[in-house]
Order: sequence, then C-alpha cells, then structure tokens
Amino acid sequence: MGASKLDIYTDEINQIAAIAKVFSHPARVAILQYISSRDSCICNDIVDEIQLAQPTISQHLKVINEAGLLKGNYEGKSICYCLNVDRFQEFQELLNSYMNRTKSNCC
Amino acid sequence: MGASKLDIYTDEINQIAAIAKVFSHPARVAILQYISSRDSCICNDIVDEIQLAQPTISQHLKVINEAGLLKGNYEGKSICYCLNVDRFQEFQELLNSYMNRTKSNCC
DNA sequence: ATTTAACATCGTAATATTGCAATAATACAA
DNA sequence: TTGTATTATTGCAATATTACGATGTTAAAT
Repeated sequence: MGASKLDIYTDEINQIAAIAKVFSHPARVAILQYISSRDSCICNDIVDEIQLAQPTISQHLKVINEAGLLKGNYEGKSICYCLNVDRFQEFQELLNSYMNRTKSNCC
Repeated sequence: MGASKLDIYTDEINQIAAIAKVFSHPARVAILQYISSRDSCICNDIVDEIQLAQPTISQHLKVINEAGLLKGNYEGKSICYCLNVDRFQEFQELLNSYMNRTKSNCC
C-alpha cells in the first residue's frame, strides 16, 4: 500500500495528523519561521536563506498554503507571503487541545 | 531524491519536524489517544479498536516508541504500553515554544 | 515588443512511508 | 514439552514525498 486509510479515523484525528504533517518537514518549519521573521516575505529571499532549489521551496510553500497558513499579497513583481496568524493560532489550539487530553498517564 | 536534507537546518528545526512527524499519521494520533484513555494498554486491544492489521499497529508503535513517547512494562504475557508523560510534555512545550515565536505576523 | 525577474508547474528520479501476509520470537498454561 | 496467545520482524507491493532541471507564466522595466 503506502496510502493512509483516512476513513477509519475520526475527523478530529485526521485533522490533527494533517496539521502535524505541515510541520513534519524541516524545510516547512524553517520557511514558516523565516516568513514570520521578515517584514516582506519574498520567495526568492527564502531560496537565498534555505539551501534548496527554487522549485523545491515553491512546492513546500504550496503545502503550507494549502493548509491555509499563508496569505499571499502581490506587491509589485514579487509576492509577499504572509503568515495567516488566525489559522496558525487555530492549529496551535487544536494541537494543544489534543495533547492536553492525551497526556494523562495510563500506568 | 526523496530524502530530506537534514544538514542544512538547525538542530531545533529538525527536532520540531521530528516531533511533528510522530503525529503526522492518524494511526499514531489515534494510538496515543487510545493508550492514554486506558488503564492497561495492550497492543491487541489497539488492533481491535483501530481497523489496521497487527503488524501495522506494531510498526506505528515502534515509531512512537523510538520517539521516546512510550514506557513499556511487561505485565503477564502482554505488554502494557504506557505513555511517557514527561516526554510528551516536553514535545508539547517545544512545539509551543516554536509556534509562539512564529505566530507573530509579518504583514 | 523584448527582455528580465520572480514564482509556478511539469516531469522525473530517488527515497520514504504505509499496509499486510507470512513468519518468528516470547511468555505463559496445560 | 506442547500448545496458545501476544507482540515483533521480515519481505514485498502500492503509494507518497522530496528534490531539482526544464519549462511556463506573469508582470514590470527598457
């Protein structure tokens, strides 16, 4: 196989896994950190900062974007990628809600 | 390729990604939730609860275990898998530390 | 109109992940 | 010791992910 069986889990569990997946690659962790550290967030800047080719960065940005974590504003000829802070906050709250419920010991 | 280039990131970024990877599959999210909900956490119980074959559960448990999130105590003929709450707490704090720093808006 | 710069998409190779059947290992029970 | 129940490991097929070169696309500049 290789494909996850998503239909056997609750929506909440699939949602947590989907959120975690965004952060499960160091390039995406680094990209998000970099975007939040800059006033203007041009993709080419990221290529200079992170040692990956431009298509690879673009691909990771797509994953981050499809999770709803970006707000892209066109500014002149480059794109200003911004963090969608509300969505990011929502992700953090969902993760914490899951983790708080789960960290009660069993033995 | 297909392999992540780990050497181009800081240790902290790789650590966050490694933590997130544990939670990036719904089976592992479900297993952790289930383990924390039970007093005795036998693997066979998990197989009954989650619609995956025993080797698949065992494989996911291995990933969770290698991340340090389990304490396994032998109790009779079955294994009592317990959540390593300290480690789980540590993961939560590292994720929150990263996310709190990152969620400041840029635009 | 042509060029240039920034970013996206396509195609593809390399590698990782997921899932399970078959089998092995382990520990207790009879 | 022989069975039985529980968990781990192996091997393999299917799919996903990662990475990048080549090529498009878009918008401003010349």
